[in-house]
Amino acid sequence: MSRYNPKEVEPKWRARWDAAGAFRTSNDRKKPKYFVLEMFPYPSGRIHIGHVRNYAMGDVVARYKRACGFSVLHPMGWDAFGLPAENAAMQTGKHPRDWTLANIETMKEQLKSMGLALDWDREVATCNPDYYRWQQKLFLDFWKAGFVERRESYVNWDPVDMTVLANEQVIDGKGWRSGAPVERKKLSQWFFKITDKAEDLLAALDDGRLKGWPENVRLMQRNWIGKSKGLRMKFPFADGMKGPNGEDGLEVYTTRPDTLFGASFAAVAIDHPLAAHYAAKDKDLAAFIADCQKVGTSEEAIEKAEKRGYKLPLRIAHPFVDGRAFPVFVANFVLMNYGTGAIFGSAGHDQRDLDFARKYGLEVIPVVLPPGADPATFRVEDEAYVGPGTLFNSGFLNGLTIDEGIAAAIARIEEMGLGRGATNWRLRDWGVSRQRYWGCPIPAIHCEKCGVVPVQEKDLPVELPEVEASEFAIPGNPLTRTPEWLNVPCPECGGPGKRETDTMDTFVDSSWYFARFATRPETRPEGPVDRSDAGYWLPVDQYIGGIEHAILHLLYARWFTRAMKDTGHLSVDEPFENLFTQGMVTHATYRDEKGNWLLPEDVVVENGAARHAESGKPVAIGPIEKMSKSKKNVVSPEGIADKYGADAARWFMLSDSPPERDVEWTDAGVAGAWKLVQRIWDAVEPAEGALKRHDFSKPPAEADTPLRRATHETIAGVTDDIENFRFNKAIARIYAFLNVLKDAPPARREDGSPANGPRAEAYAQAEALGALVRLIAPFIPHLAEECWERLGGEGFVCDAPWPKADPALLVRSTLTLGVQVNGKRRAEIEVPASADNAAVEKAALSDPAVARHIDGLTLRKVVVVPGRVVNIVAN
RNA sequence: GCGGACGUGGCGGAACUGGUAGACGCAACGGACUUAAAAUCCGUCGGCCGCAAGGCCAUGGGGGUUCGAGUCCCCCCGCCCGCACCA
Repeated sequence: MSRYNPKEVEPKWRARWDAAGAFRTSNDRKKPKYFVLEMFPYPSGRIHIGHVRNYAMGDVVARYKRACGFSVLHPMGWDAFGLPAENAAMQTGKHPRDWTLANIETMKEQLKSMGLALDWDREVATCNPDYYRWQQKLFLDFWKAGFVERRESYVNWDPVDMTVLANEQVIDGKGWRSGAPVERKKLSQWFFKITDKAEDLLAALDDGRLKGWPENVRLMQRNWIGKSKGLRMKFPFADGMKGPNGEDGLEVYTTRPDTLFGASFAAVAIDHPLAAHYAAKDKDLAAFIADCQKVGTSEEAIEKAEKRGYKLPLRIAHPFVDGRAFPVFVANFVLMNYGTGAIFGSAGHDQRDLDFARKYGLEVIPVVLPPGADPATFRVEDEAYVGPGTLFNSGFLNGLTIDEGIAAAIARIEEMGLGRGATNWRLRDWGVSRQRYWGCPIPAIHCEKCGVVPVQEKDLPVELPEVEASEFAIPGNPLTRTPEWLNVPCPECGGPGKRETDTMDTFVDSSWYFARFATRPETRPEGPVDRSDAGYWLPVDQYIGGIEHAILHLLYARWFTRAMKDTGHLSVDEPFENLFTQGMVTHATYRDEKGNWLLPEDVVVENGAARHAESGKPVAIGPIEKMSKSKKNVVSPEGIADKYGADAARWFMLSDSPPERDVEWTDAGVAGAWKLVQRIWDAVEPAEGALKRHDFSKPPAEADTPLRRATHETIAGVTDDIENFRFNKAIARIYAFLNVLKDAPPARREDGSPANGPRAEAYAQAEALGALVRLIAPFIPHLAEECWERLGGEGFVCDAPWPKADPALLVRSTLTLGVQVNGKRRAEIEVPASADNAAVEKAALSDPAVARHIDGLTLRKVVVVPGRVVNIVAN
């Protein structure tokens, strides 16, 4: 027997596939179509093992669907704009474009070495002007359609470097380079008005349009969109006071108007107009606000910050209780962009309100009584009561449930003319402005006379100007320092204008790339997409990517698709018919004595202790985490492929862990996968030409053998597992089948009687091997091709039809059932599959072990679960 | 803090709508082959008691529903992901 050598075999088959154009998607629209797409990678430098997992999964689906007779589109591209390229420019002095393009080249080679069935002809890179010019066209169309708006919004501001920071560049509230505490700064920025479509984005989650999405992702999106019904109402100012612009009260939004009688304070956001008004006269308040501004813009940072407030010299009156009035605070936990930027606090029934009330010595008035509690003794101590109950201490609301109370309170407020029931969204409009060079330029020009005007379509693309690589070491956006690019005539009046220097969020780039893939490059139209091609291929039938994209990317792409439909580019409103979110690849983290992160390849682990491979110095083993460059817990697939081949790496990434769960990378795992590869080759090698010696449409007469049963059960099982994204189980099934194949005795019937001549035996073996090779082909395609050729299969195995299970061989004649006595398993019985419940019960009761356990007891009940188990209840 | 997942042998995991817990793989151990090693093959492999037959315990912890719970419900603990300028 010969050793299987992936180093020779794998490149050989890749070259043959290439030469035959095996994976170039045809424009043949007679076959049913199937568009399978994995989230395209950011070209960070090298492929890591997480990519291998993602793309191996997509490849299994693509190759499987192809075998099932679909015309499959399986393309690849690059999410090529973004911050890391500018960071690299700072560190290495390389231009972001050069760095990115070099990375793409490297990673493309690496991806190719995995043997993915990709149509590389359709490759796109978002940093290519060919791509982003059409994104600029879409931007202009959206602008015309009223989907785009400019408004003020906050950014993280580094006061030392005088530059805008991404959330990622804010570490513990400080600028990553300067170390200075980050401040918030208001800038005029571009927004996509995604909230205008909030209703439909939400509705589609539940009306069946996204039934191919995992429930948890739909739930997360539902919560993110966050539709709430509540009350927008005005609290009149007490003591005859007026607001800064003469208002007579404070407008708040609440989802719990039922708790109005428990109100003991109100609070406004630090950027609320009222706060600004008083801060103008009150230095301490101004200082308080400035202090609160020294926290990042991320919701997490705001929510985690200690709850703090500043009392305004202003009180508001309770709408229902004459003479009751309470204070108004400026508070850091109130968000300006939710509701009205002002709340009332009902401390008994909201934890944040309660914490705040305790801190500032405010009254806590419980108004919801838990079921069964005594109103005389019920107290709220450290924990707000947010459960169901009936209202008390609440005047006209007393005795009502929460829902009744909400309705009654809204009705009364509306009657009094103080407010109206209102729907509020948590979802905010999408701020797409980034004050950075390496992104798609926003096609707008600022003119002193005409204001902000769109670039004319004939002038697209607005290409990024050449700038020196050294520019990136200087804080701020290089685009603002490039006068020859910056200064252009106004397209409307011809007077002096300046280009918009903001570029687009890279999420814009990834919101429509799937549509760009629909057309072959040589027939791409003068436009973002070809309607006919997109109409044929979209929606994506199967989208696969990380769970970390569950909200932002997937929501933005859903909105973008709708916006493209509205502007006449597409005819669907949901881009992704089926979604699969795969888990991440994790690895232990390592740090040396000085706390520096170490690569796994530089660390030796023995008996649970780690040391540096070269110096031998001790290494601390940290928690198992998502692989990330910053913590260096990354594994390069190249070393793996070098040692074991791409097939083994693919096999390991798909075996063991369920695809939706995180998987920890281990060296032992790949070695095991490599053993499997060799095992399959060993089984196939001696059977040279076996497929040529049989007519598989005509099984021999005595055809019911254990091996044939196993073959057909495996075909049925693996098919079902692939359809349901249970690759780990498909693989376990293949192992089990190999065990049967290895031990396959001269073929016998199920009852053990020798039934077959050598011809039938050979038939069963050949059939088993032929099925095996086609079943493994989606997982380990190189080995499968080599085996297929060896067995004498026709053409490429990647073009061979998927094997079909013979239903007659899937039926069992006897069943093995467990027998329980009082829920504990005591025996096992074998019964004919046709036995009825009475016969099964009789067989169970007559089993000696069962008889022993029920001896002396009175039989109460016998539960027979057909095909499963018998439970005898006796005492 | 808010939202979403997850927790089963030494390890990754399997167990279909509540029905025989531990499939399959890895590691480990014992043996065969070999001058030796690698590779390969055969066997053992949740814990405890027992010569055995068999019994008891066991799915993060505690309670509940049920003839029957890894699976459903309540409480608690732990870990991971996302939180709008990372992609």
